[in-house]
Amino acid sequence: MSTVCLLKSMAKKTPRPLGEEALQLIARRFAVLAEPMRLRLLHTLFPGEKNVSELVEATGGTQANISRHLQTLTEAHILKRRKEGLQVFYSIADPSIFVLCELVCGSLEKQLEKQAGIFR
Amino acid sequence: MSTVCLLKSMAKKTPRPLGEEALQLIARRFAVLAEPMRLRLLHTLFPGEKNVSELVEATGGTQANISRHLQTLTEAHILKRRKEGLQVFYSIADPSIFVLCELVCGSLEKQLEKQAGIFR
DNA sequence: TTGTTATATGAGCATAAATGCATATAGTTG
DNA sequence: CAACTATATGCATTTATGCTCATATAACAA
Repeated sequence: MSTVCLLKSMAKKTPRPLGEEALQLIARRFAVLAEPMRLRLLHTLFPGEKNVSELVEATGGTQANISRHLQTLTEAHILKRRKEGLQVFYSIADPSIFVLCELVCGSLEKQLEKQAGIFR
Repeated sequence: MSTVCLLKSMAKKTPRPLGEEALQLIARRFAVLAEPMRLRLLHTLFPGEKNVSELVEATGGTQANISRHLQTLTEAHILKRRKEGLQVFYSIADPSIFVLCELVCGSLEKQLEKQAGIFR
């Protein structure tokens, strides 16, 4: 498996020094992703851009709440905004999100495969 | 760049359905990583296992606080514990952490390279 | 202008989690 | 057994964040 290879080579690298500011930025990025509703929004946006109403419909959240989450994701530069008339369309701006989610899902699946599978 | 290629292919995949339980698990994993001190601990453990005293020394935190963070990381199966006499050694149990951090750092660097560089 | 629709935001409440302090537990030594 | 060391944990406080309700803004239509 090529992933394992990559992982092992990375494990041997001396880590670069990390300042407090950098740590806070990284932590903030993880925090933005640490919300089920925001993950659901991202998941809904995986196939392509949608406007707010569609996202409210798809996720089952309230309009106010969804709007706030979209703001959070946009400020983190994970989503981008496109206004068209009355509607606002959101789409994924940072493609590393795809890999991040795949990575976490894969890791969790491995962790859970000894137990009952709640992934599909 | 091969990463870009990977990203594009992933972007086209239809996302798998995600239940509420799965979303909460994924969110929880991100939340565990959304703490500067926990990131510093992981960073300190990148080269290899260390005991609690060494980690307290390296991170500058209090013993109580570090112990709690280590517990959080261990419960998330990100770290593993090895007891040897009076001392407890921690090390990274889930190698996907390396890739995860690299990915986030890379994404942030890109985002910040238009501004002042606080990474090194 | 007024009205209507889509989206954003301010205020207050509730919950979760980080921290510090003190103390408990486990392992070791004498 | 008592004394000492390394690590863990209970409790109280503070801070951060999500959620809801109501209202504001912006774009369009008549």
